[in-house]
Amino acid sequence: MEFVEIEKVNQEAAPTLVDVAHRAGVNKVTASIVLSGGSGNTRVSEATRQRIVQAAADLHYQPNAVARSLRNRRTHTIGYYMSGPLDMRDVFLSEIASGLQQGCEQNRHDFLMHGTFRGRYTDEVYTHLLNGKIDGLVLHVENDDPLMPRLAASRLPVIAVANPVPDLPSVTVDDAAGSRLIAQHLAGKGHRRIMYAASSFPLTSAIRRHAAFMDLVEEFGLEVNTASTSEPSKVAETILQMSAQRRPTAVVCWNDLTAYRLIQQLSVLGIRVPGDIAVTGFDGFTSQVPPAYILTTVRAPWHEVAKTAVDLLCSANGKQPVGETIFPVELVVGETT
Amino acid sequence: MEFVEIEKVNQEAAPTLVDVAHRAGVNKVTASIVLSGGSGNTRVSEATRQRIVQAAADLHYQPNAVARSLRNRRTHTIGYYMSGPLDMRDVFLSEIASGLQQGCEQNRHDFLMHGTFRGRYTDEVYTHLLNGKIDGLVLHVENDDPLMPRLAASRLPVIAVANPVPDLPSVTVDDAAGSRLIAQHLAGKGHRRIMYAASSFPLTSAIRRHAAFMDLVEEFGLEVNTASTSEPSKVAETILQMSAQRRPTAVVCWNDLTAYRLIQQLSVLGIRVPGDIAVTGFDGFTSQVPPAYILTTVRAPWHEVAKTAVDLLCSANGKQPVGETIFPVELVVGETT
DNA sequence: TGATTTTAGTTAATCGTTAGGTCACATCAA
DNA sequence: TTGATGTGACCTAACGATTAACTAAAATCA
Repeated sequence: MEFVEIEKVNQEAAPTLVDVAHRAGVNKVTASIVLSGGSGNTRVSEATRQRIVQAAADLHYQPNAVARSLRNRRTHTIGYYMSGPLDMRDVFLSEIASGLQQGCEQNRHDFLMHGTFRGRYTDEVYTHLLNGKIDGLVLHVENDDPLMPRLAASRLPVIAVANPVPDLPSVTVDDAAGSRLIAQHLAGKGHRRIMYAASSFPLTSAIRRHAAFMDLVEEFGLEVNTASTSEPSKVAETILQMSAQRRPTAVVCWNDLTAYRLIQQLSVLGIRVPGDIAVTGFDGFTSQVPPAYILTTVRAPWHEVAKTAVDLLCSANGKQPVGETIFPVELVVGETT
Repeated sequence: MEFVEIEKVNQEAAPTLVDVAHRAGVNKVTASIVLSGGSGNTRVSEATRQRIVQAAADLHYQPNAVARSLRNRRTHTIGYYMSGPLDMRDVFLSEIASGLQQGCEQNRHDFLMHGTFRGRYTDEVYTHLLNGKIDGLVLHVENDDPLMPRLAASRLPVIAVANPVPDLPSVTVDDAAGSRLIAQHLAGKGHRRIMYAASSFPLTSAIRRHAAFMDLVEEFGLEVNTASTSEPSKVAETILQMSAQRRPTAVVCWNDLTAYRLIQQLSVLGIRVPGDIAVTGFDGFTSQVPPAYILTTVRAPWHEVAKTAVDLLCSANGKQPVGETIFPVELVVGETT
């Protein structure tokens, strides 16, 4: 790989306010007032104003955002921190990121994705997040993230998405309602013996889904067996080893990805979906690549959720939104039940 | 939605270097040297050093990245600008974004996604990109972006991904080689009458694919008909209206998304793929949601492409990489040919 | 005519960090 | 004793933009 010195036309340093002011024959403050509509008590005559604007245009002056941020203590940037590996190719992250990005755009903020800080220490991550580069932070974390207590105590406005965090405002979806929709749907289809494939990640939202589902056992006359693992291949094998009488007629997966993978494992083992067993998910992802089948699932508006998180951070404007904002979900009846 | 004043523990302003220095009884410069390993010619005794470190820990001091950036003229942030609607849910953008993000993480930079500036004027966008918030910019643009000449002449190190831009360094894939792979594959399968669904976007990469394909007509004895539109439904209809003798036996689409949509349209019209007609794509996306079929396509390593763009920007370090870095591609034989 | 208001700017300070110069004191060789 | 060298630390001046406070002239009014 070759490199060369940048040979660009305008090699001199970028023009600053001082340069503009000098060219217009005024003080830099006057130029500042004119060019950024400053709120000082400085008045400027029309003639001077025009001279300054002209000078700025001549020099191709660009206000320096960093200097502004230092002075104004606002960066017009929203940060996104996620615990765990951050890979935009993941459907879930794509949904969240798209919402965050659009939220930022509408609020005229930039969107800064912090790295995942793989292998770095809590202190280092904390320092990085609080270094003043962002005006607010969207958190996308699991329950036990060691950073949370410190972030909650920091000056930085923060908001959690997808998974709620104690003592922090958050934007989530109605997990309990989703579980009810699934239970209702399955019961309506005559299912009674059900296996629940719960999440192995420490996620309040996943716990809620499971808890809510278990709460409905009586109401819908279900017999629910929670899988001891969420690993699709293990779940599939467990099912295979069950006797016909004990075998569940439906598996409720805590999310779509688990459901998709489970269905694949089941098909490997010769168990047909929905012929032999029904499977449901939770998330409601759509795909640009044509899907092999439509999963029966609960559609959660993740894009909206993320966008709202940004809206709240931006409109809070130095204050902090409170409590949990919960989005409704809807049932998607697909081909897997 | 409710809002409250932030009631956080540490409500006072963030501690600065001055606070730390004051607590340690030294000058702020001394503190700076100790805490950020500054390269000034200031020497510090071990005792003083420890006092400063202790003071910083006591106050939970965080260096201010904005102030640092202003002083050092480096933000450790890479920007991403894309012309056109930016939606992370798009498979292609996900691939690019994931590569950029990982590249940034490895180079210990932050990743800043500028909005798409929908409806804003060139001047405003230009100003926004050159405001000093980023050390380098990854461009993902179509051929006619009015911003390009100005960016090329600016001081900001830039690099194009996916689609090359004249006079700018870029990271792309071997479009011509991809077309050859497709031509070879189809010819090997006995196809002679082929329709090419070219891109309607002004993209050099798409033009190259098409041109390269046309160059191979003689070598492989093909008879190629380029569709007058890239709109899948129109292409499908055109095919339907052709007589059996003139109808192509294969459609080569300039990218995967076109291929997927075309296949869907064809199936609506009762034309089977690959039974009645073969279809190929270009990109090689994979999907977390189980796909209905595997497309015969050319796999382009978009993730690597994007990551490399960031690597080049970061390692250039004030210099500018030159020329076009071209990644090899490979044929994926799927179920559509 | 003198006092007051309006207009049109300027000066100095600030944000937090850092490069470069300065300065006092100690040590050591000639 | 003197000059050279080293040590420990301080101080000033940026980086670029913004704001509050101040000044000086012109315009208005009593």
